Amino acid sequence: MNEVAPLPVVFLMGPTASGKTGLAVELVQRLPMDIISVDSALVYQDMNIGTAKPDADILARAPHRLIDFLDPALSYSAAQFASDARREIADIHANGRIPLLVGGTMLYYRALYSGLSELPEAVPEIRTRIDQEASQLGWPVLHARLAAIDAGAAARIHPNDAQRIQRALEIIEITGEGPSVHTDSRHEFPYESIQIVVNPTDRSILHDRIEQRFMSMMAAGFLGEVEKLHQREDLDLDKPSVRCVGYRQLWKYLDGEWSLDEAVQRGIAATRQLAKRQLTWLRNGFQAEWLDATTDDLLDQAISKLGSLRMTKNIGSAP
RNA sequence: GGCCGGGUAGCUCAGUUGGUAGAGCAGAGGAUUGAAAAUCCUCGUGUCGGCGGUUCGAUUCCGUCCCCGGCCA
Repeated sequence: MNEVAPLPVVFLMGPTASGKTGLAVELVQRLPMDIISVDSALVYQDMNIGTAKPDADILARAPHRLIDFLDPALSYSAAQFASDARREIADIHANGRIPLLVGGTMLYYRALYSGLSELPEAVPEIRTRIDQEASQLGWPVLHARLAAIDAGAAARIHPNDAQRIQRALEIIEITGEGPSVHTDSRHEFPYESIQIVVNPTDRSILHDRIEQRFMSMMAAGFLGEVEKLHQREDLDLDKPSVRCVGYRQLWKYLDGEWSLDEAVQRGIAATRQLAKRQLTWLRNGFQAEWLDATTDDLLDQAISKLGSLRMTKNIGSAP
Protein backbone atom coordinates (compact mmCIF):
# COMPACT_ATOMS: atom_id res chain seq x y z
CA MET A 1 0.00 0.00 0.00
CA ASN A 2 1.31 3.43 -0.86
CA GLU A 3 1.18 6.15 1.78
CA VAL A 4 -1.71 8.39 0.84
CA ALA A 5 -2.50 11.39 2.97
CA PRO A 6 -6.01 11.32 4.35
CA LEU A 7 -8.64 13.28 2.49
CA PRO A 8 -9.94 16.46 4.08
CA VAL A 9 -13.26 17.02 5.76
CA VAL A 10 -14.40 20.27 7.35
CA PHE A 11 -16.68 20.52 10.37
CA LEU A 12 -18.48 23.82 10.72
CA MET A 13 -20.16 23.74 14.10
CA GLY A 14 -21.95 26.19 16.37
CA PRO A 15 -25.04 26.69 18.47
CA THR A 16 -28.39 27.42 16.91
CA ALA A 17 -28.75 30.92 15.44
CA SER A 18 -25.00 31.48 15.38
CA GLY A 19 -24.87 31.99 11.63
CA LYS A 20 -23.43 28.64 10.54
CA THR A 21 -25.60 28.29 7.47
CA GLY A 22 -24.87 31.76 6.19
CA LEU A 23 -21.16 31.19 6.50
CA ALA A 24 -21.38 27.79 4.87
CA VAL A 25 -23.25 29.20 1.89
CA GLU A 26 -20.56 31.82 1.39
CA LEU A 27 -17.80 29.25 1.74
CA VAL A 28 -19.13 26.90 -0.91
CA GLN A 29 -19.39 29.78 -3.33
CA ARG A 30 -15.68 30.44 -2.98
CA LEU A 31 -14.15 27.04 -2.35
CA PRO A 32 -14.69 23.67 -4.02
CA MET A 33 -16.83 22.36 -1.20
CA ASP A 34 -20.19 20.64 -0.88
CA ILE A 35 -22.39 20.88 2.18
CA ILE A 36 -23.56 17.96 4.27
CA SER A 37 -26.06 18.98 6.93
CA VAL A 38 -25.47 17.67 10.46
CA ASP A 39 -28.85 18.44 11.92
CA SER A 40 -31.43 16.13 13.42
CA ALA A 41 -34.32 18.50 12.65
CA LEU A 42 -33.49 19.54 9.09
CA VAL A 43 -33.93 15.95 7.99
CA TYR A 44 -37.71 16.32 8.24
CA GLN A 45 -40.01 17.20 5.39
CA ASP A 46 -42.74 19.80 5.97
CA MET A 47 -40.74 21.34 8.78
CA ASN A 48 -39.15 24.34 7.14
CA ILE A 49 -39.85 27.56 8.98
CA GLY A 50 -39.30 26.35 12.54
CA THR A 51 -36.13 24.48 11.69
CA ALA A 52 -34.69 27.49 9.84
CA LYS A 53 -34.20 25.26 6.84
CA PRO A 54 -32.44 27.07 3.98
CA ASP A 55 -34.96 28.16 1.36
CA ALA A 56 -35.03 27.13 -2.30
CA ASP A 57 -33.05 30.18 -3.29
CA ILE A 58 -30.18 29.35 -0.99
CA LEU A 59 -30.31 25.67 -1.81
CA ALA A 60 -29.96 26.49 -5.49
CA ARG A 61 -26.70 28.26 -4.76
CA ALA A 62 -25.56 25.93 -2.00
CA PRO A 63 -27.09 22.46 -2.13
CA HIS A 64 -27.37 20.69 1.22
CA ARG A 65 -27.21 16.94 1.55
CA LEU A 66 -29.13 15.05 4.26
CA ILE A 67 -31.95 17.52 4.64
CA ASP A 68 -35.65 17.32 3.87
CA PHE A 69 -35.89 13.62 3.13
CA LEU A 70 -37.72 12.08 6.11
CA ASP A 71 -41.41 12.08 6.94
CA PRO A 72 -42.12 13.56 10.39
CA ALA A 73 -43.76 10.32 11.48
CA LEU A 74 -40.42 8.54 11.22
CA SER A 75 -37.33 8.53 13.40
CA TYR A 76 -33.76 9.10 12.40
CA SER A 77 -30.72 8.28 14.49
CA ALA A 78 -27.10 9.11 15.06
CA ALA A 79 -26.11 5.76 13.59
CA GLN A 80 -28.11 6.31 10.44
CA PHE A 81 -26.61 9.75 10.16
CA ALA A 82 -23.08 8.42 10.50
CA SER A 83 -23.71 5.90 7.78
CA ASP A 84 -25.41 8.40 5.48
CA ALA A 85 -22.71 10.97 6.08
CA ARG A 86 -19.93 8.50 5.27
CA ARG A 87 -21.65 7.75 2.00
CA GLU A 88 -21.99 11.44 1.14
CA ILE A 89 -18.41 12.19 2.13
CA ALA A 90 -17.16 9.45 -0.18
CA ASP A 91 -19.32 10.77 -2.98
CA ILE A 92 -18.06 14.32 -2.60
CA HIS A 93 -14.46 13.15 -2.47
CA ALA A 94 -15.05 11.10 -5.60
CA ASN A 95 -15.97 14.36 -7.30
CA GLY A 96 -12.65 15.84 -6.21
CA ARG A 97 -14.31 18.22 -3.77
CA ILE A 98 -14.25 18.80 -0.01
CA PRO A 99 -17.14 17.87 2.27
CA LEU A 100 -18.29 20.75 4.47
CA LEU A 101 -20.28 19.35 7.34
CA VAL A 102 -22.49 22.05 8.81
CA GLY A 103 -24.87 21.80 11.72
CA GLY A 104 -25.61 21.81 15.39
CA THR A 105 -26.28 18.19 16.28
CA MET A 106 -23.10 17.40 18.14
CA LEU A 107 -23.94 13.77 18.81
CA TYR A 108 -24.04 13.26 15.07
CA TYR A 109 -20.56 14.74 14.68
CA ARG A 110 -19.36 12.51 17.46
CA ALA A 111 -20.99 9.41 15.95
CA LEU A 112 -19.30 10.17 12.66
CA TYR A 113 -15.94 11.14 14.11
CA SER A 114 -15.50 8.62 16.92
CA GLY A 115 -17.88 5.95 15.73
CA LEU A 116 -20.57 4.12 17.62
CA SER A 117 -20.35 0.75 19.27
CA GLU A 118 -21.86 -2.31 17.70
CA LEU A 119 -25.31 -2.02 19.18
CA PRO A 120 -28.72 -3.06 17.94
CA GLU A 121 -31.00 -0.39 16.60
CA ALA A 122 -34.20 0.67 18.29
CA VAL A 123 -37.20 -1.63 18.24
CA PRO A 124 -40.41 0.35 18.74
CA GLU A 125 -42.39 -2.59 20.13
CA ILE A 126 -39.82 -3.20 22.84
CA ARG A 127 -39.79 0.47 23.78
CA THR A 128 -43.55 0.55 23.99
CA ARG A 129 -43.54 -2.43 26.28
CA ILE A 130 -40.84 -0.95 28.52
CA ASP A 131 -42.84 2.29 28.70
CA GLN A 132 -45.88 0.36 29.84
CA GLU A 133 -43.89 -1.44 32.49
CA ALA A 134 -42.44 1.84 33.68
CA SER A 135 -45.88 3.39 34.03
CA GLN A 136 -46.87 0.53 36.32
CA LEU A 137 -43.65 -0.05 38.25
CA GLY A 138 -41.91 3.29 37.96
CA TRP A 139 -38.51 3.94 36.42
CA PRO A 140 -36.59 3.34 39.68
CA VAL A 141 -37.68 -0.29 39.58
CA LEU A 142 -36.46 -0.64 36.02
CA HIS A 143 -33.23 1.09 36.96
CA ALA A 144 -32.78 -1.46 39.73
CA ARG A 145 -33.39 -4.25 37.26
CA LEU A 146 -30.70 -2.79 35.02
CA ALA A 147 -28.34 -2.59 38.00
CA ALA A 148 -28.78 -6.29 38.65
CA ILE A 149 -27.72 -7.15 35.11
CA ASP A 150 -25.22 -4.40 34.29
CA ALA A 151 -24.00 -2.54 37.34
CA GLY A 152 -21.65 -0.37 35.32
CA ALA A 153 -24.36 0.88 33.03
CA ALA A 154 -26.69 1.47 35.97
CA ALA A 155 -24.02 3.52 37.70
CA ARG A 156 -23.59 5.64 34.60
CA ILE A 157 -27.30 6.20 34.06
CA HIS A 158 -29.23 8.30 36.54
CA PRO A 159 -32.37 6.63 37.96
CA ASN A 160 -34.45 9.51 36.57
CA ASP A 161 -33.09 9.22 33.06
CA ALA A 162 -35.96 7.23 31.60
CA GLN A 163 -34.74 7.44 28.05
CA ARG A 164 -31.37 5.88 28.79
CA ILE A 165 -32.74 3.26 31.15
CA GLN A 166 -35.12 2.24 28.43
CA ARG A 167 -32.37 2.02 25.85
CA ALA A 168 -30.18 -0.08 28.14
CA LEU A 169 -33.02 -2.51 28.83
CA GLU A 170 -33.75 -2.65 25.13
CA ILE A 171 -30.16 -3.69 24.43
CA ILE A 172 -30.37 -6.35 27.11
CA GLU A 173 -33.59 -7.69 25.68
CA ILE A 174 -32.20 -7.92 22.16
CA THR A 175 -28.68 -9.14 22.87
CA GLY A 176 -29.09 -10.84 26.23
CA GLU A 177 -26.23 -8.76 27.59
CA GLY A 178 -25.85 -5.35 29.18
CA PRO A 179 -24.69 -2.32 27.20
CA SER A 180 -21.30 -2.36 28.93
CA VAL A 181 -20.11 -5.50 27.15
CA HIS A 182 -20.78 -3.93 23.77
CA THR A 183 -19.22 -0.56 24.18
CA ASP A 184 -15.65 -0.56 23.03
CA SER A 185 -15.61 -0.69 19.27
CA ARG A 186 -15.05 2.90 18.31
CA HIS A 187 -13.00 3.66 15.24
CA GLU A 188 -10.46 6.15 13.99
CA PHE A 189 -11.81 8.90 11.78
CA PRO A 190 -10.28 8.10 8.39
CA TYR A 191 -10.06 11.69 7.18
CA GLU A 192 -8.12 14.81 8.00
CA SER A 193 -10.61 17.06 9.75
CA ILE A 194 -10.57 20.77 10.29
CA GLN A 195 -13.04 21.78 12.96
CA ILE A 196 -14.42 25.29 13.25
CA VAL A 197 -16.92 26.68 15.73
CA VAL A 198 -18.79 29.92 15.05
CA ASN A 199 -20.36 31.59 18.03
CA PRO A 200 -20.94 35.15 19.25
CA THR A 201 -18.43 35.81 22.03
CA ASP A 202 -21.15 37.32 24.16
CA ARG A 203 -23.95 34.95 25.15
CA SER A 204 -26.50 37.78 25.30
CA ILE A 205 -26.01 38.42 21.60
CA LEU A 206 -26.90 34.82 20.90
CA HIS A 207 -29.96 35.15 23.13
CA ASP A 208 -31.09 38.24 21.24
CA ARG A 209 -30.61 36.53 17.91
CA ILE A 210 -32.61 33.53 19.08
CA GLU A 211 -35.52 35.70 20.17
CA GLN A 212 -35.49 37.76 16.99
CA ARG A 213 -35.33 34.68 14.84
CA PHE A 214 -38.21 33.03 16.66
CA MET A 215 -40.30 36.15 16.18
CA SER A 216 -39.56 36.27 12.48
CA MET A 217 -40.43 32.59 12.23
CA MET A 218 -43.81 33.42 13.74
CA ALA A 219 -44.23 36.28 11.27
CA ALA A 220 -43.32 33.88 8.46
CA GLY A 221 -46.10 31.45 9.30
CA PHE A 222 -44.51 29.04 11.74
CA LEU A 223 -47.82 28.46 13.52
CA GLY A 224 -49.51 27.45 10.27
CA GLU A 225 -46.74 24.99 9.61
CA VAL A 226 -47.25 23.38 13.01
CA GLU A 227 -51.03 23.40 12.51
CA LYS A 228 -50.68 21.24 9.42
CA LEU A 229 -48.62 18.72 11.37
CA HIS A 230 -51.04 18.91 14.28
CA GLN A 231 -53.90 17.91 12.00
CA ARG A 232 -52.19 14.67 11.05
CA GLU A 233 -53.46 11.61 12.85
CA ASP A 234 -50.08 9.91 12.96
CA LEU A 235 -48.17 12.61 14.82
CA ASP A 236 -48.05 13.41 18.54
CA LEU A 237 -45.71 14.75 21.20
CA ASP A 238 -43.90 11.42 21.43
CA LYS A 239 -42.50 11.78 17.92
CA PRO A 240 -38.96 13.14 17.70
CA SER A 241 -40.09 15.54 14.97
CA VAL A 242 -42.81 17.10 17.13
CA ARG A 243 -40.41 17.35 20.05
CA CYS A 244 -38.21 19.74 18.13
CA VAL A 245 -37.73 23.14 19.72
CA GLY A 246 -40.58 25.48 18.89
CA TYR A 247 -42.77 22.76 17.41
CA ARG A 248 -43.37 21.17 20.78
CA GLN A 249 -44.38 24.47 22.37
CA LEU A 250 -46.71 25.54 19.56
CA TRP A 251 -48.18 22.05 19.63
CA LYS A 252 -49.15 22.62 23.26
CA TYR A 253 -50.80 25.88 22.28
CA LEU A 254 -52.79 24.00 19.63
CA ASP A 255 -53.72 21.43 22.26
CA GLY A 256 -55.10 24.29 24.36
CA GLU A 257 -52.59 23.87 27.16
CA TRP A 258 -50.84 27.20 26.78
CA SER A 259 -51.73 30.62 25.42
CA LEU A 260 -49.97 31.57 22.23
CA ASP A 261 -47.85 34.10 24.07
CA GLU A 262 -46.79 31.53 26.64
CA ALA A 263 -45.97 28.99 23.93
CA VAL A 264 -43.83 31.53 22.12
CA GLN A 265 -41.99 32.57 25.28
CA ARG A 266 -41.36 28.96 26.19
CA GLY A 267 -40.26 28.22 22.66
CA ILE A 268 -37.68 30.98 22.84
CA ALA A 269 -36.44 29.73 26.22
CA ALA A 270 -36.21 26.17 24.91
CA THR A 271 -34.10 27.43 22.03
CA ARG A 272 -31.74 29.21 24.42
CA GLN A 273 -31.46 26.02 26.45
CA LEU A 274 -30.66 24.08 23.30
CA ALA A 275 -27.91 26.56 22.47
CA LYS A 276 -26.45 26.13 25.96
CA ARG A 277 -26.32 22.34 25.59
CA GLN A 278 -24.71 22.71 22.20
CA LEU A 279 -22.05 24.97 23.67
CA THR A 280 -21.36 22.42 26.41
CA TRP A 281 -20.67 19.84 23.71
CA LEU A 282 -18.46 22.24 21.79
CA ARG A 283 -16.41 23.27 24.81
CA ASN A 284 -15.84 19.76 26.09
CA GLY A 285 -16.25 17.38 23.20
CA PHE A 286 -14.20 18.84 20.38
CA GLN A 287 -10.91 20.55 19.75
CA ALA A 288 -12.06 23.17 17.31
CA GLU A 289 -10.96 26.64 16.29
CA TRP A 290 -13.45 29.16 17.63
CA LEU A 291 -14.44 32.14 15.51
CA ASP A 292 -16.46 35.12 16.73
CA ALA A 293 -19.69 35.02 14.75
CA THR A 294 -20.11 38.78 15.04
CA THR A 295 -16.81 39.79 13.51
CA ASP A 296 -16.89 41.67 10.20
CA ASP A 297 -14.36 39.47 8.44
CA LEU A 298 -15.78 36.14 9.55
CA LEU A 299 -15.61 34.75 6.03
CA ASP A 300 -11.95 35.71 5.61
CA GLN A 301 -11.08 34.21 8.95
CA ALA A 302 -12.84 30.98 8.05
CA ILE A 303 -11.13 30.81 4.70
CA SER A 304 -7.73 31.33 6.27
CA LYS A 305 -8.42 28.43 8.64
CA LEU A 306 -9.06 26.28 5.59
CA GLY A 307 -6.01 27.49 3.72
CA SER A 308 -4.06 24.27 4.06
CA LEU A 309 -6.70 22.09 2.47
CA ARG A 310 -5.95 20.09 -0.64
CA MET A 311 -8.62 18.90 -2.98
CA THR A 312 -7.14 15.97 -4.76
CA LYS A 313 -6.55 12.52 -3.41
CA ASN A 314 -2.83 12.29 -3.91
CA ILE A 315 -1.80 15.64 -2.47
CA GLY A 316 -2.05 15.94 1.26
CA SER A 317 -0.33 18.00 3.85
CA ALA A 318 3.28 16.96 3.90
CA PRO A 319 4.52 14.95 6.90
C1' G B 1 -60.23 61.75 48.33
C1' G B 2 -62.28 57.01 51.23
C1' C B 3 -62.23 51.62 51.83
C1' C B 4 -60.09 46.82 50.62
C1' G B 5 -56.13 43.84 48.51
C1' G B 6 -51.04 43.64 47.15
C1' G B 7 -45.66 45.37 47.12
C1' U B 8 -40.30 39.19 49.14
C1' A B 9 -34.65 36.23 43.77
C1' G B 10 -34.80 38.47 36.55
C1' C B 11 -40.58 36.68 36.54
C1' U B 12 -44.93 34.30 39.28
C1' C B 13 -45.62 33.57 44.17
C1' A B 14 -45.00 30.88 49.27
C1' G B 15 -43.33 31.84 54.19
C1' U B 16 -41.44 33.63 58.88
C1' U B 17 -47.18 32.69 65.95
C1' G B 18 -40.65 38.64 65.87
C1' G B 19 -34.31 35.36 65.78
C1' U B 20 -32.51 38.60 58.37
C1' A B 21 -36.26 33.55 53.89
C1' G B 22 -37.81 29.27 49.80
C1' A B 23 -40.48 26.91 45.52
C1' G B 24 -41.67 26.91 40.24
C1' C B 25 -40.11 29.27 35.86
C1' A B 26 -36.00 31.92 33.71
C1' G B 27 -30.60 31.85 33.92
C1' A B 28 -25.59 29.30 34.67
C1' G B 29 -22.44 24.80 34.71
C1' G B 30 -22.16 19.54 33.51
C1' A B 31 -23.40 14.67 31.34
C1' U B 32 -24.35 12.77 26.58
C1' U B 33 -23.28 5.48 22.12
C1' G B 34 -29.47 3.96 17.11
C1' A B 35 -35.21 9.71 20.07
C1' A B 36 -30.07 14.01 20.69
C1' A B 37 -33.80 20.59 18.63
C1' A B 38 -34.09 14.38 22.89
C1' U B 39 -33.15 12.86 28.00
C1' C B 40 -30.93 13.73 32.64
C1' C B 41 -27.80 15.90 36.89
C1' U B 42 -25.96 20.17 39.88
C1' C B 43 -26.34 25.46 41.32
C1' G B 44 -30.96 30.06 45.09
C1' U B 45 -28.25 36.56 49.81
C1' G B 46 -32.31 38.80 47.86
C1' U B 47 -31.65 47.06 51.01
C1' C B 48 -38.36 40.74 52.17
C1' G B 49 -41.22 49.03 48.76
C1' G B 50 -39.00 53.84 51.71
C1' C B 51 -38.56 56.23 56.45
C1' G B 52 -39.56 56.25 61.57
C1' G B 53 -41.27 53.63 66.20
C1' U B 54 -41.83 49.39 69.78
C1' U B 55 -38.17 45.45 70.93
C1' C B 56 -32.08 42.58 73.08
C1' G B 57 -33.56 41.76 67.92
C1' A B 58 -38.37 43.76 62.71
C1' U B 59 -38.94 41.27 56.46
C1' U B 60 -42.68 39.80 60.32
C1' C B 61 -46.00 44.22 65.10
C1' C B 62 -47.34 49.79 65.03
C1' G B 63 -47.23 54.66 62.50
C1' U B 64 -46.37 57.22 58.14
C1' C B 65 -45.17 57.90 53.07
C1' C B 66 -44.67 55.95 47.98
C1' C B 67 -46.24 52.51 44.05
C1' C B 68 -49.79 48.89 41.64
C1' G B 69 -54.76 46.69 41.31
C1' G B 70 -60.14 46.70 42.65
C1' C B 71 -64.46 48.94 44.69
C1' C B 72 -66.81 53.55 46.43
C1' A B 73 -67.04 58.83 45.82
